[in-house]
Amino acid sequence: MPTHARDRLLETAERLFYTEGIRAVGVERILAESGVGRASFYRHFASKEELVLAVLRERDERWRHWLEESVTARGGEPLVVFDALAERFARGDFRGCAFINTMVETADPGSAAHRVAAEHKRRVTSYVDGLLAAAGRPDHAALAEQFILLMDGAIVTALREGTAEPAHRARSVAVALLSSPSSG
Amino acid sequence: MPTHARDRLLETAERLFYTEGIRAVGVERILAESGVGRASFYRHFASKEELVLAVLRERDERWRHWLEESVTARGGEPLVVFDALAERFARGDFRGCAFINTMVETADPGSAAHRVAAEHKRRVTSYVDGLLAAAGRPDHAALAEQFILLMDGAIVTALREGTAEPAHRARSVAVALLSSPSSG
DNA sequence: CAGAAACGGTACCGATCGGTTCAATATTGT
DNA sequence: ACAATATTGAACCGATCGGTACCGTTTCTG
Repeated sequence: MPTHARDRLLETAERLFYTEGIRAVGVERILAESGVGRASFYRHFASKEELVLAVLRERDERWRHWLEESVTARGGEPLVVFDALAERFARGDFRGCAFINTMVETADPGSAAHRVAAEHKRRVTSYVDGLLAAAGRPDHAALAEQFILLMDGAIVTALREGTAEPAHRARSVAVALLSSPSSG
Repeated sequence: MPTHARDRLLETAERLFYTEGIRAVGVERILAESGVGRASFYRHFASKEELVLAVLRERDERWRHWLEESVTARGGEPLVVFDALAERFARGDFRGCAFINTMVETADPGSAAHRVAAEHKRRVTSYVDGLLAAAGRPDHAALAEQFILLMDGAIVTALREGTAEPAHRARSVAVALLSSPSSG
């Protein structure tokens, strides 16, 4: 457990927001589970909204770092992103994509949370684009957007079915996509 | 505007739940916008949760009916489901899939709302499976699940990007999938 | 060791949550 | 026309929401 109150707040909030949803978790709950006093909370974050943004920004960094590590460890071929997803889906605490969930919970497309979530996807797309370019695909830009669509489809499907199988399903589609004449 | 209080409640709740989220819309709001009295509400629905379930069940029926009509009007080939989606995405009030959104908002996978949402996807999958079978695909079952994954991916992508383009993106992936040797 | 900074706990704020109850009114079927 | 039914509106309930102010204590730092 981190020593500083701010770190404990971020850690507790990230866990609760992800597993139960942002709206579903009140400040009271975060204080109780983190052991941080009410005054300390508002000394570190101007509002719950600010905490939400801090959590999302940190998760964006960590998630992309995890993906890059996982892909590299698997050899760096574009298709292994789906193997990385499968590993993620198999975790007991898997609850979908925190950024998709945020966009769903935050109806307003102009809100800061929505923008952070959109920015996250842009960065992941950029990374996958790099993988496809490194693999020698001349159509890497278009393929990257299709890969992200497949990844997001796999994520929401895994959330619904509760298994890791959608990752393999998406991977098989990606294989067909990569071997398709119109994309080679 | 429907005459009966129950119909007005369902209509108002469906609109508000879809555009702003289930948790974000209180009973107060639904009463104000529907013009229904508080007592009448609880005479027709035992709780807000019951209203949510009724709304989801009705939307399930209506959405699948719309899809079937739209696909039939386009000739009935499996690929036209993505053209139907594109039409949906272009509507100004598009806010993703109400059932995906419900699963995201309702963390508990055992909740009634979660089960209704899962059942909806099962029915849509079954319909798409029928389209693929009618098109003479021997691998229609596996293809249907991949189609649904593509559709869900397109939906969340359209929610993020705010355009109808993801429908075309998913369709191009489906084209590659259908022409792939491993699936023919 | 002393002063400053950070801290946890509590009482409190107005607003809203989902839900109950009761009275007055409108609509309906016979 | 009359009685039964369905309706709206408002008062009220305990609980919780996000947020503020204050107090006494711990912890770090010079």
